[in-house]
Amino acid sequence: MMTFAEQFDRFAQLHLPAHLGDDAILRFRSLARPVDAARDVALGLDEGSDHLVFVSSGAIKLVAHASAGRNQVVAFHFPDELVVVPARAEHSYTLSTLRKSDLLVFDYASFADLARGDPAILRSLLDTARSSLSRSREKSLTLGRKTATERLASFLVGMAHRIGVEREGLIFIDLPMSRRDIADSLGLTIETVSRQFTILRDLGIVRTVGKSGVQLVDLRALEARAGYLTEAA
Amino acid sequence: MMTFAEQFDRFAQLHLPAHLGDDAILRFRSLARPVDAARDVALGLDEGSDHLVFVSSGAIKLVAHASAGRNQVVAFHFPDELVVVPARAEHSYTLSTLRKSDLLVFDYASFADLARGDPAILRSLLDTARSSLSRSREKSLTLGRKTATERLASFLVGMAHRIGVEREGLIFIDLPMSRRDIADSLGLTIETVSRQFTILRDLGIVRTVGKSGVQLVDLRALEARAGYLTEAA
DNA sequence: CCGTGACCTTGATTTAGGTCAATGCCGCCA
DNA sequence: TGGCGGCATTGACCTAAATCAAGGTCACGG
Repeated sequence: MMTFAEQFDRFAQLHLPAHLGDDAILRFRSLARPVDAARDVALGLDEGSDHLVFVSSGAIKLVAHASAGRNQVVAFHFPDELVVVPARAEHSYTLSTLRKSDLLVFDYASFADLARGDPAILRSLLDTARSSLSRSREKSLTLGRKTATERLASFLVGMAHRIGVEREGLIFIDLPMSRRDIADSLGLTIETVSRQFTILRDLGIVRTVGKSGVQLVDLRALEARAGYLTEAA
Repeated sequence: MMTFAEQFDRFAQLHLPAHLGDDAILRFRSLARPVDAARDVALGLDEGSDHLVFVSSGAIKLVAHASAGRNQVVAFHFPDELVVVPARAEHSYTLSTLRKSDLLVFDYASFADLARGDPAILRSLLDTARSSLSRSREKSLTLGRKTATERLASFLVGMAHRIGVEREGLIFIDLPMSRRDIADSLGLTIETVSRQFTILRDLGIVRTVGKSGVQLVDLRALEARAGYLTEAA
């Protein structure tokens, strides 16, 4: 568990410009609501407005909800990342922790209002939005046009980049999310995700360690199965 | 066909702040490359960098490409809208016209560089990115968790909001995209899209007029079939 | 106004992934 | 350190949508 000061300092260092005056910093600080949540907790955000959430520690998922209890994980986020959580529209969105997490929650409108005259902060928000947009578009391609194997392969390659660590020359990933979360992110069922893990394991491309550990034995082979475009158009 | 001056004025009015000095306006103007393209033309953008495209007239699609010739329409855009076109990454993106269109193309980096000190322009870019992000997230839910009928219903409701016109109390949509484009947007095949149109027509919810016209006879019923969340969580 | 080709619709059949149903295993806590 | 509960895996079967295969029709050019 991090202190509020530690969390806010980290946030300010990454997402606020260095030159910002003390009074301005204090105004942002007073907007930040620290949330220290256990594993698998849904944040109770006001659904009537947008929020901005900074992940100090842990890992979270942003989930969109359709009728009949169907959920789609729209994004996973990891430490040092900033997430825009939309207000309820035709569908509603919830943010939940995957592990014990420290978060800073801002009301988007208030934050944007404070930032409205500061180009550096706006650029930082724009970068955040653009990288979320990129990932979301990649996800559209995955959900709309890829097979189950390709989805899992793409997912693992993406996670390798974001939270993978090198160990004895191989990439190791400690997945913070359950099979259900992976399924809800890839538009599949948990059974299908499990079967795809088995296939990749039997091919010798990955090795699983307990429920959450994955060793990427052959990253090239995994990428080849991810359905990426290989040649120039 | 619009003149460059008409196009740029419209762009400036919608996406640049009113107070901008003449010299600054001229700098943006010199970045704008006008493209007057016929129907069904893929813009030849440099895949090595991001672009910003303003739609002056017509309609366009942003398409992501996977291996084996599979395409996913990531977004449709209509007049007065600004689109961020990403550089090639794991997948490549192309922008194509759906009808004869007038467009203004900017190199993203150059544009952002000119805008870097101006909060009003940055806010406008941020708004553009946020609304694309919202639509992209909604699309993830559609692609990941909805049935074919729900996908088409969601699509038609969305198009009704964006390009529908009221006529004799009913909403009429003149769809600029083909069944193939709709299929590529919804992660379905053209046959399935066609069958879903037939179902909605047989139910008396929509009426089709030629190949591109759609009358929404019963918007409520259409929304009810779109899989939207109906109750509070 | 008519012909033609592209696009759309409809039907028959196949299949990837979903659903249903056990069984197995990890990891947490006593 | 052993038992228990929730998560993951595996297997049998089913179904929504894909694929394969004709037709039909719209809209544009002559």
